[in-house]
Amino acid sequence: MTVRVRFAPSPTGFLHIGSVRTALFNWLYARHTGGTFVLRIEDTDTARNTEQSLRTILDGLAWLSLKHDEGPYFQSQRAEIYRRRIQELKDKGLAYERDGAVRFKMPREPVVMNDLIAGTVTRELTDREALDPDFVIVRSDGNPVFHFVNVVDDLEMKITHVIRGEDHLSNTPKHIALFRAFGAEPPAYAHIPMILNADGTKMSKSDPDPAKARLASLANYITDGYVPEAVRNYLCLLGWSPKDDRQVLPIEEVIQKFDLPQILRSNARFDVTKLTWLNGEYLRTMPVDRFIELAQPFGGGDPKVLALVKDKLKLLKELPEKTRHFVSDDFPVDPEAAAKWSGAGERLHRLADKFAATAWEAPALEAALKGLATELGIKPAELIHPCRVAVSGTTAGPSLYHMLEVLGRDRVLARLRK
RNA sequence: GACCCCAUCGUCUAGCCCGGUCCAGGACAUCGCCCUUUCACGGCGGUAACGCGGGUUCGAAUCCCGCUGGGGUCGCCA
Repeated sequence: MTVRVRFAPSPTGFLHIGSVRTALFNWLYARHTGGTFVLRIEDTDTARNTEQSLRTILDGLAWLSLKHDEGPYFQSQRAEIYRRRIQELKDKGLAYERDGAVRFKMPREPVVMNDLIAGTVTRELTDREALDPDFVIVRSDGNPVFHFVNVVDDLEMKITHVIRGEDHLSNTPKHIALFRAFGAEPPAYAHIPMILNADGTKMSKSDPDPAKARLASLANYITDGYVPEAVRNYLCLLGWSPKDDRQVLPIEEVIQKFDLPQILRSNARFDVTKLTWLNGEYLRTMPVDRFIELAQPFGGGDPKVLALVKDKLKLLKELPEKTRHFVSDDFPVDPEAAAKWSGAGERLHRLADKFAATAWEAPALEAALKGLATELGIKPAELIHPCRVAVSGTTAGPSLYHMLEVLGRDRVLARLRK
């Protein structure tokens, strides 16, 4: 049997980070099994801003390099199929109209599910369901509802494994009942646990706390300057483990090792601090060319400057502040650092004079600075630190001599003499 | 209210299926030290967990039950 999985987001205008992980796990399973990854847009109900919303989904998946093999299919274009399937249920006497809506006759017995992750789950009816187990499959306005179209599409698209969030586990009996009503075997199910906020609450784009709301959306990570490989890597580690002690994993290896039964059953909290650490790891170890490519949306810059600051970043959005003094004389100066070295003006003038007669390369600059320190009978550090502050405004940064080299003679001399 | 899922350091997890090798391993975070022209990086070390109560067993993080706690679902939302 060839595996067919799908990611079926609804175009709400943003991509939830939890949905992204669901997409990732589907994609991983497809790649692992040599199966097909189908993209389906569940746009039955809301017709708001579809163009833009679709783009958000497509761009998000592309950003993470999660390519679909088939689709996207649009539920809004499949009305005829749904109509036919509704008729089929009516003909079989398994659906009936009431109050203008079409309702499905749900079996009264408990449904047993064999979930690939949760195991065997027997679901009894809740007290409310016991009162009336049947549920609406077509609204009185004629539009079919999620439970129905979802099942019809999975059936028509011959989906073999439904990998989705655990919030659907309790709904699964409805889906299984519908498959059976169509005389079909339900697909295998794999319900993956939720991703929660650091405080254990649900991640939501509409969280009253704007910080938490931001974390729920993939767009946030793109604009903050996270590396797609790092986000993807981090998401792999949420609910799945390579079972050795490594955190940084090449995606090829994840594909090879990934499988459904090993997915954890418990919810995970999203730790943005660890993601940020991972991001720094990726930034540091990636080739300079890749870094330059990723830096473009964040202002880009001279490749030599970018190479210099590459290893100092955790987030790409820090780029402008880290490179400001390379492109402009208008950069902020750390007042504390400036105060500490306020008496070094004379020394820096001497240094400027020395540099004026020095070949503009890091090793020569280092030799010149150390030579001056010897002449003055002071430690190199007493030149190094004030020099750094004078040319960059801060005590933190790349190797001084390499920074001077990239900064250029004119800039450096002018700043030392100021 | 009913139903379903879950429960190892603050967080992500290894171990649990196939009880003893676990006074529980790794990573992030945190604290200290080292390295160092700064900041990072890196190295070394520290603090820190089997939710609680019963049971089974010679022996339980590992198996069973209960409790508590967390999450989810019961929509003419998806």
